[in-house]
Amino acid sequence: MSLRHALLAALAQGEASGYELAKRFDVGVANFWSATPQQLYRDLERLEQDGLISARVVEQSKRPNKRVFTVTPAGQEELRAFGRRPAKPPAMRDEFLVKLQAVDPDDPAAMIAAATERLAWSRGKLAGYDKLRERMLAGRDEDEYLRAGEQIGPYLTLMAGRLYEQMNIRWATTVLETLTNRRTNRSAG
Amino acid sequence: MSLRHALLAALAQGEASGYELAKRFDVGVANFWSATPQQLYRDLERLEQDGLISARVVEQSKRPNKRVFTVTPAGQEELRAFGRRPAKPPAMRDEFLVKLQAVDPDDPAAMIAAATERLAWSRGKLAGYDKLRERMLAGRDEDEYLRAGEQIGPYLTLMAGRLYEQMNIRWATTVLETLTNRRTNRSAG
DNA sequence: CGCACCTATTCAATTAGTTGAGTATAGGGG
DNA sequence: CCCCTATACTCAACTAATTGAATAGGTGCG
Repeated sequence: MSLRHALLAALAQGEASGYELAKRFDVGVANFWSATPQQLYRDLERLEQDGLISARVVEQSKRPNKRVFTVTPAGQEELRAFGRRPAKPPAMRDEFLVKLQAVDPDDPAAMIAAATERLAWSRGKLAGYDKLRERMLAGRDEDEYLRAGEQIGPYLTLMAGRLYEQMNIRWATTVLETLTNRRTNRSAG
Repeated sequence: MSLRHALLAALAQGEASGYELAKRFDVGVANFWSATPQQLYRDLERLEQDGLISARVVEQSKRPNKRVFTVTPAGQEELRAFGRRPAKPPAMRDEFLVKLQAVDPDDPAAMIAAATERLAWSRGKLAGYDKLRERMLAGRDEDEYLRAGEQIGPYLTLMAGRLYEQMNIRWATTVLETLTNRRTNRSAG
């Protein structure tokens, strides 16, 4: 159970409300830890009960009030302790790969559609990451940032996300070509 | 819930027992769908109850008897239907990235250890995939297999796994270099 | 000859995650 | 003025996943 820790890590980058975290989890963090809003609210409450984060109500006139969360010293200690424990191997859940595994080579139409969709999805993700990256780099180049940039953790995880989507784009293109070539060969042969 | 479908897809590659599937899910399929043995046994029972797979007891003299599962025609139809439905976006759970996100640049020792561990893990995974690939290619080259190989679905998913681990190896190396360089600079400055 | 490990599975208990709806306020467009 | 969208949550019901252990015969090793 380390959604708790993913939340602590996200809040370590600056205080946020549940709603804001829900959005962060849909863009940046979503790349390596996915969660629904309901999960976030539930775990935020638990983290507060455990004294790892503290909440503060921010009154807003133009929209509903919100509860903004901050990591407490106890939470920071928990994050450090978490960092020292051995990490579980990464786990993936990718429906598209399950589908592709069982593709019928004689009827690849649905799979070609799915691969096209995946390609578009990855391009969208990458575009989002690229924007974030521009903001972080603020004119510097990557080598320079890696040497002395201030948010090295977030930059390296963003880098992982970018590499992952770049890989996906190249791979999905190969999948698409392979499936269409085979279809052509079949109908021609 | 598509462990059901991951199981159907795995069984579509040939009949297997729960125990054998548990091992497959620890090597090949684990790359895009992870599950514990308990999950497999539970879902195999459900799939059997739903008539999507059928079981056959294989008596063994030198070891405990086992139940070997095969996809039924109804199961094959379900797999095809699944292939036509839109896929959910991929979800990842990577503790290492959570840790790295919150790394303290002044105390990167634990993270350097974790990155080293990850690097070793990815190299191990890749070596396993490479062996599987050699067996599938059986002397042919990749282009040839993509054009006419018999198990195109499994090859393309294996390819995804290999690309993923190759990416991880390169990225983890950068992470390692970045963290150690920064440490050196700090202690030297 | 005894102990650890491998095959093959099952049981029980708990925690995590998903789905779908419901509540309330505010701003903008037609 | 009404509807749609966005903010900011909450509740309830359910399904999936994890953890830890139990069972039971067979093999290999010193």
